[in-house]
Amino acid sequence: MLAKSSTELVRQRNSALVLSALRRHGPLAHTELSDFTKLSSATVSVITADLERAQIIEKAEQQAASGRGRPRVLFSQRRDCGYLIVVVISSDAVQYSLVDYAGRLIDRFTEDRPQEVSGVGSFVASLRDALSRIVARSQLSRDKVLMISISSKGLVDASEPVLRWSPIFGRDEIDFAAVLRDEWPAKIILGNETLLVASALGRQEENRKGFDFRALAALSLGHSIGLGIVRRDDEGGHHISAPNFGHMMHVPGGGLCRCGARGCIEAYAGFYAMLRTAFDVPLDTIPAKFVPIAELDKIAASARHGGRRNQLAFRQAGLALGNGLSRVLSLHERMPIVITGPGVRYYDLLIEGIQEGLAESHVVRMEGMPELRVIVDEQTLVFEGHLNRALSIIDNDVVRRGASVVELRDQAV
Amino acid sequence: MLAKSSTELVRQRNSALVLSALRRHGPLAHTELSDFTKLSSATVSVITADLERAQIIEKAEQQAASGRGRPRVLFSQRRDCGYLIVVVISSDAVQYSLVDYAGRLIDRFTEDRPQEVSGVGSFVASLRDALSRIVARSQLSRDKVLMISISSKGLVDASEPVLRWSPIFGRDEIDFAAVLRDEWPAKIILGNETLLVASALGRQEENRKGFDFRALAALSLGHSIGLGIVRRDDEGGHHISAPNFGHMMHVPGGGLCRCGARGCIEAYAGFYAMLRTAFDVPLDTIPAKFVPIAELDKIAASARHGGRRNQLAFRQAGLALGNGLSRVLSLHERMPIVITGPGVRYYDLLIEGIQEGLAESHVVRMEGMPELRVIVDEQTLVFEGHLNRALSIIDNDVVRRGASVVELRDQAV
DNA sequence: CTAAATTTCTCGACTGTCGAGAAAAAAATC
DNA sequence: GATTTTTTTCTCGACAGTCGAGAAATTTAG
Repeated sequence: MLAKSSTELVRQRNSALVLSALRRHGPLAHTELSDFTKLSSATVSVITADLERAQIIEKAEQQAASGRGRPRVLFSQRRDCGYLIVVVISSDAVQYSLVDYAGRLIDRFTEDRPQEVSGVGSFVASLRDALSRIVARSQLSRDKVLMISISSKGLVDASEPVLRWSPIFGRDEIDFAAVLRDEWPAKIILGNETLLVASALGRQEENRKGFDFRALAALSLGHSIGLGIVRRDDEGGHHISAPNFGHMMHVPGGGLCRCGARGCIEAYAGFYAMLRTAFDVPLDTIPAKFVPIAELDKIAASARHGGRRNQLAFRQAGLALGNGLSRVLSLHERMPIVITGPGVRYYDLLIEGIQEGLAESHVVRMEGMPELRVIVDEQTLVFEGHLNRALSIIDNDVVRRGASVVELRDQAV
Repeated sequence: MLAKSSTELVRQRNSALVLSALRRHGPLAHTELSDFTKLSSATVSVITADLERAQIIEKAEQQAASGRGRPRVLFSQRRDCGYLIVVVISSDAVQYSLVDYAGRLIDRFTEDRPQEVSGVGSFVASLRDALSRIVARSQLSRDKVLMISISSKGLVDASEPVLRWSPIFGRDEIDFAAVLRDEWPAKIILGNETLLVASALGRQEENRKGFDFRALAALSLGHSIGLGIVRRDDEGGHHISAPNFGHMMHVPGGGLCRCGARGCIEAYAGFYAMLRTAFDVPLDTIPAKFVPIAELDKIAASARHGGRRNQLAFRQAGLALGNGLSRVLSLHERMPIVITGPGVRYYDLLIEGIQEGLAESHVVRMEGMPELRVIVDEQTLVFEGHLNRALSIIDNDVVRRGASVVELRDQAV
């Protein structure tokens, strides 16, 4: 059953609309807000006045008048309205970033994760410590931090910030909400890394191509394989999801995967899997935990000079990816695929297998080969995705807390 | 970018809420409407008055007063507000039903589809003819038909009523909107058959289990294999989709499928495929167009009495289904699977393979075996799904045409 | 016939959006 | 320098929508 609607909800939605226009286009004047949101000038006045009173946005400094007529006054987020901490967990390090409400980076540091003592307990301890440190360095009080946005590779719960499975901690689950609840009033969200990449790409795509954007998949190649899908619904919202692509079954009873199952896509297309094929190690060998990328570079170099066994490694990886992608396309609509992650450096060796793996399927025969694109810089996209997702959730929360606005208004009278 | 909100939209949404409560629970009194929708009594008064004025709902006959106090007056849809034609295309026949706005069946007939002359042209001609006939028999004018809801097996376009591929017409596409536009002012919608089954099951599930329903997959077994997925979003709406499951790749380069590709799930689990395995016919043999179910019954009987080759046919079909389902679960969340269609009569022979095919995968190892349920009566679900989908779209359209309401109000003054 | 119970309807208060026009403020013009 | 033009922002009144409270309607119980 759908929820009822009311005039307050209208205000909430339209306020959120104003904030999202500000996010998308930077500081905007009254008139521009009215243009972007299609709201009437009068409505924009009321909403901006409310938001200003609630200390969420502020009028920017008078800018140099650029034309004639009354000069514009720009609205922008109040940077001190609240803060966001972004935590990017990767296999060898954890990056912590402190960001203000306007999306500007204030502080950042990276902590190496020792390979040996990789228990969940010690990781959580260092997480707690680092989070304390990052607010201390900027002399912020904890309750000014509105959200902690965490990302990792692996399988993330759909509704709660729980890491179900990860290449780093395996089946040792981490419930970040439970871990941080007592120390941090902030909202905790967790996202699969490639999900965030997809989110960032979706935003870019919409800005670029306007309204013909429908859906897009991001495929991240590396030690593990990630997939993120972003789709635009009828009302213009973006739905993002992170399928468990790397561990989708490729060949029943096939090569042993890091996850303990057999025949996963990752067991053919992950870095360790390509190494395994190249060295002709039996497929049921327990996979190496970490593969120095230099190793793979050597294999790639050999393959590029005609080494058959090494070519085969990349070809099999490509086939696994192509077959898997064809299955994804069977279950969704046709969409462009953006390939990223450290593995794109072997794109020239993988592409043939990928295309062959795609070509055999019914969907591709019907609708043609999907558009394949390559983007090298994954890290920037991950961070962008964090900001997209976190700040837009914060905006919605902030707007929902209408009570505080009313409070302030009452005090003013 | 999201659309702006306004007070009219609030009214639209809440009117739709009232109509949907009426759909879900049958005729309701003022108080009950207020309870179900959580709208205040005053609001319900205004909305029902508007809808009554617009001749969309009506006050029912005074019912026998059941308690003391002022007796309730029940609101219900005006049956003559508009009509819906439901067209169910199956491999050997097409069923036409005429339904009024309250969802009551008025007329129904079935036309056999001759197997030999199965061109799109002759099919469209007989469709046109049958549609004309069904309104003529009830002496309805065509513009009272608000919607024609069509279903077929096969691949349906996501946004337009275009049949992209079907087991009946192959790659000969049918654009139902284009075909019927000149003769029918009605809105034309087309849905995959199993999508509608999923929709009906989703509705049932929500009514039964209340709010803990998250998602559900319907799997239809028969000559071809269909899958429908229904998911509840955060706001309580249902999203339904019909993946191209039957033609998802099972084994690269595997058995030849009716669609012309190789290795589709259907090429292992469709009726013709099971027959092929049972008779040990080479996998690249062009599949039989139609398989009399008595043939398969014989094979099943033999399998149940220990016939190894015949057992293998069902086992391989089960494996294909199980592997495919495991891939679906990898790409979505865990959800119960409801199996239906004529193939459920062989469920006892298939289940072992299905479970084995599921068991090997990462998701199932992680989250456990999904709940499997069997429902025999598929036809009823298909029709229910048609009504669900079509009538709720009609409700939304009717409510959106607020202009007419205003018009009528002006005339009344 | 009156009181109690129950449902429906109505009224005033409040919130929200919108269009039009007033007010503000800078550049252009005389 | 005063006036006009242009552009932007603000304000006011009209209108649409929801809500709570209580009045009105209508039946049963006693």
